[in-house]
Amino acid sequence: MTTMKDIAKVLGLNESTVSRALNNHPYVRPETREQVMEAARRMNYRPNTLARSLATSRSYVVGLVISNIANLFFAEVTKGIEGVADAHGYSVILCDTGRNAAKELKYLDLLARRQVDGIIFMSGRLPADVVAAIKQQRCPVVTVSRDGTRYGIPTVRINNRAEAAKATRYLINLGHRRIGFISGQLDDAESGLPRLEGYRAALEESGIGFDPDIVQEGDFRMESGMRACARIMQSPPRPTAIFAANDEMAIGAMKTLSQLGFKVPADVAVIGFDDTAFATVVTPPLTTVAQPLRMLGTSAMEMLLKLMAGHRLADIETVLECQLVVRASCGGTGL
Amino acid sequence: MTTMKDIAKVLGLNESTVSRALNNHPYVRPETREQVMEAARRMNYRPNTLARSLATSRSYVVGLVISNIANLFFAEVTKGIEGVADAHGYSVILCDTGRNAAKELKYLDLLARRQVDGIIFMSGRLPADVVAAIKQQRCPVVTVSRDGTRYGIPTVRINNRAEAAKATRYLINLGHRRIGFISGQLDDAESGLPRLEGYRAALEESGIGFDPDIVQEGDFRMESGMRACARIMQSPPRPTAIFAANDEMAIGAMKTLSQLGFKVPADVAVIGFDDTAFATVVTPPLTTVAQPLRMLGTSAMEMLLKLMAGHRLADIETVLECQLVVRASCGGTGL
DNA sequence: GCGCGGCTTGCAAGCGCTTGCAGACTATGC
DNA sequence: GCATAGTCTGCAAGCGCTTGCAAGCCGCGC
Repeated sequence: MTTMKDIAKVLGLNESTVSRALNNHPYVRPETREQVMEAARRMNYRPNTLARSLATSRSYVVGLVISNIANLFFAEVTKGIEGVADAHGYSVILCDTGRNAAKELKYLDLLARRQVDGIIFMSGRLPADVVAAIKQQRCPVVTVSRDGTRYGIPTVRINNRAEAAKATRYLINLGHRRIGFISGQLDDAESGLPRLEGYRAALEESGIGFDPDIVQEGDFRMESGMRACARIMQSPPRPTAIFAANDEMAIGAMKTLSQLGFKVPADVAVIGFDDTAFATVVTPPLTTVAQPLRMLGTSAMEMLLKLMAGHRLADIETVLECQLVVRASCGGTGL
Repeated sequence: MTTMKDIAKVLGLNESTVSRALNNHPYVRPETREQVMEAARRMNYRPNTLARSLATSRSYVVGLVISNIANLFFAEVTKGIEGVADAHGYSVILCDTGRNAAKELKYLDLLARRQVDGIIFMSGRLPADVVAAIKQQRCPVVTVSRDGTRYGIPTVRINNRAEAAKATRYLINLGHRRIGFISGQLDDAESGLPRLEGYRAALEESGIGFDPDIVQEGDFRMESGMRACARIMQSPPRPTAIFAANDEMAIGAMKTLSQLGFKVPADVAVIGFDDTAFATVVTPPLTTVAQPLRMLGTSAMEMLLKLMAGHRLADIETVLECQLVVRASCGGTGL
């Protein structure tokens, strides 16, 4: 490998001059710079980022701590992050935790050793020890779709409560009065519980009673949606619509409905949440509230860039709007 | 940040002794080691990986160059890679190319600057300039699901031709004689063309003629599967089965079939390829040849580990078996 | 003709860690 | 009691790059 020293030697210059030429420092004679550039090209020089980082204490690496990269939801967000990171000269180290708090801690430590300039954290429920580990990092950390804000950690998220209410209102406007709800885990304070609250709030604002028989707890996976739907459908009067707290459970519900002989949307309307790629694949295509997944990633990375640049954030929290994507699973288009 | 020098100073030792104690070098007096360990703990010492890497010229980082992380196929493989990488102390830098050759080159260069110890390459079609860039890397590179072998690049892959024949034979054994085929891009020498060849070979070994009217080229995306299926179904005699070169196109075909009023599998059987999460989500669940996605990743990383350790590979190519996963989209279970 | 300020370059120290070499010290065997 | 072979530790150089400081150079204005 050719180093700056090699170039310097060849040109009879000092290493520091070569460095300045390469980093277009102002005070370098144009001809000198050209010589250096030319030699670098000719000798196939590649700066050693490690050495540079050691000297400058900037690594231009960020860590991404994530629950599960094989999950479409996280994968989309990751795509957004990687895109803007790269556009700004940052590389991203991928840390897949499997939602395991011990691994989260381990990765946080690892990233610190690797001298990353920033961390995007999108895994698990932020237990106390993880929060502590995050706060004592010497580099900025931003969480996405977590309730980091309550611990003073910059966060980008959506308003789960409001968006769930939006979806529920859509069904109500379509004329539905008896609407089943399949929730996520209710001990999940970020997206599990708030979506239920939004559902409930929308019902109440329309004077529709809340019937616990037709809200069932799931775990965000398809099978749980199937089971929940089965339970919901056996609570007369029969619901005419089902709102599931994510797409996979909505799809599970659709499966169960079809097994029970119900047509979607003719007999019962189904609406999901997230708008991952699953929504378009299923038949009928799923109406769902679309999380701006990609943008969740880009916003988080942009936030992190600001922090790494030493700026204070105008607002510690960025809340992104979702959009209701109307496909076929609820029939009409409503208002 | 506390450094080795700090620890050394506190204990009245030399930095080098501290280093040896921390790296459990044999010749360190047990009490000394214990002192050092204790001080390190107390002072909250975290080794600076950058500095270590610079000194040892081992970064314990690998680069992953990938077409699109938001694609389930790649995301699964990535999960496999990250898992074994982490288990062996390696971190992975994620490089999403969007199948853009210029970006592939850019990332290859970037990774070299970052002094990665190895690269897993899983993007694009390996044009000449990319191959050249790969070969002149100073670190080992392995490709996955690419025809790197022809350029002497270690590769892990499946036997697309044989697996496609397997799927076709399954349909034949089910009694189908007129089987439509939706291919990927035929200029894709890795998975596009070979799957068509396998289809054709299986037909011919059963004495079934190859009818170009019922093989249509798609692009591995759902919409192309829909269009291709429409064309296929209007070539009498009407096919009783359709084999799509991946799951997304198979799902597209199922959509079209249902629009045309055909029942799957009663009227026409559908089989896919890959077994991404889509296959289970769709109704009826898709019978498909399951690529060992996770294992593609783990094998690739294991191969890379061997290479990075300086071992010669027994075989430059690892070929993994697929498994036919029978769900409902082809009806019966066949032989 | 002299001083001053702005360019341009070199010198050297430093980022935090590793490692070959050598010296000191200990235990062992004869 | 001494040589020898191990143990243990320190010294110093080095990984490849950056950067503050100083020195040399130039042209300019007075």
